[in-house]
Amino acid sequence: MFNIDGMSRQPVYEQIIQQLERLVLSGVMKPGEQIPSVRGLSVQLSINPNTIQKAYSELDRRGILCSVPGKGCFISDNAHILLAENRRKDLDKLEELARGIALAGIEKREAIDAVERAYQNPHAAEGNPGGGQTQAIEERRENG
Amino acid sequence: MFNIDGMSRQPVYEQIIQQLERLVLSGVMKPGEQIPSVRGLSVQLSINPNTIQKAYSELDRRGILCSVPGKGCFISDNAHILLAENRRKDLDKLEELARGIALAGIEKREAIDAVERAYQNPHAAEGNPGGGQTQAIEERRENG
DNA sequence: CTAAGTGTACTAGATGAAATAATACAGTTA
DNA sequence: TAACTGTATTATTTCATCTAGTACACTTAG
Repeated sequence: MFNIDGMSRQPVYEQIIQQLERLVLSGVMKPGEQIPSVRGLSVQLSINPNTIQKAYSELDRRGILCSVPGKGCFISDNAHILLAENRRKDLDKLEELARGIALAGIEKREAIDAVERAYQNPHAAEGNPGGGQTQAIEERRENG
Repeated sequence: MFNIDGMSRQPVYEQIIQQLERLVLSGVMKPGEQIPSVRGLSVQLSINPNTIQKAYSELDRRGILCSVPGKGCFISDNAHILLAENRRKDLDKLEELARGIALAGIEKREAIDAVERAYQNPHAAEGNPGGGQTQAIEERRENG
């Protein structure tokens, strides 16, 4: 379910947040569904419980999760809506990234094609070349 | 020339690298041209010389710069080519980013439009030193 | 030659984020 | 009661970044 890269520059707790968000957006996890317990996931991933909780509490703060002491953590009802709204900011990042690509002299067609592929295969993830012309994805070290 | 954000999560030396790359790609800095000295830039930006040198030595290692002891640092002849080749990897980042946008239910048209805007106005960044069509700088990129 | 500039190298220290470790407390449930 | 759950706290470690200070070798203008 989770794929943590301890060598990544991106903090572990952020990787958990990001992957959990992706699971919600992709519909794998649905509202009301219970997510792995803090301790359970810490054992499964061989990660300190505090790190898991840091991710969970942050998601709870954002309203994505609903933490219930004694019971567990559950996907919030409006999790998908909240995440979708935030993703709109990624359009700016997309434009900025595309500017660098444009400056490098890469054909616009190639950038457009990348977007087309993304919309054709939205569910393809890092370790999961889901169906596509996606080329070898090597390193994701650089998050900038 | 440079615009450093000390509060950004992105290390200062990386910001320098990134902005210098951008200056080369946009044609503001040309091959053979001398860049600010380590000490000079450190004073101008109120940054420790070691930090500047860390950025320069990394760019030298990549072949973007050519450091000449006693003289200065100069833009390498094939700097633009090297950078352009590397930018090709950004196509993968673009696709990954677009996948998240797709999952959020944002119309493909909006993503395509963002790319179109980028190609229409490649020179539009934090610094924008008189390179191309100078336009309103409202883009305030969210660290990275 | 001198002086001021250049890149480079080195050690040392400060700082902050991230992760670990070890407890502890309170609520839920079989 | 026992085993789970989330939550909180403190201390410690680790690491990257940045700063500070010094030093050396080179180039160039005077």
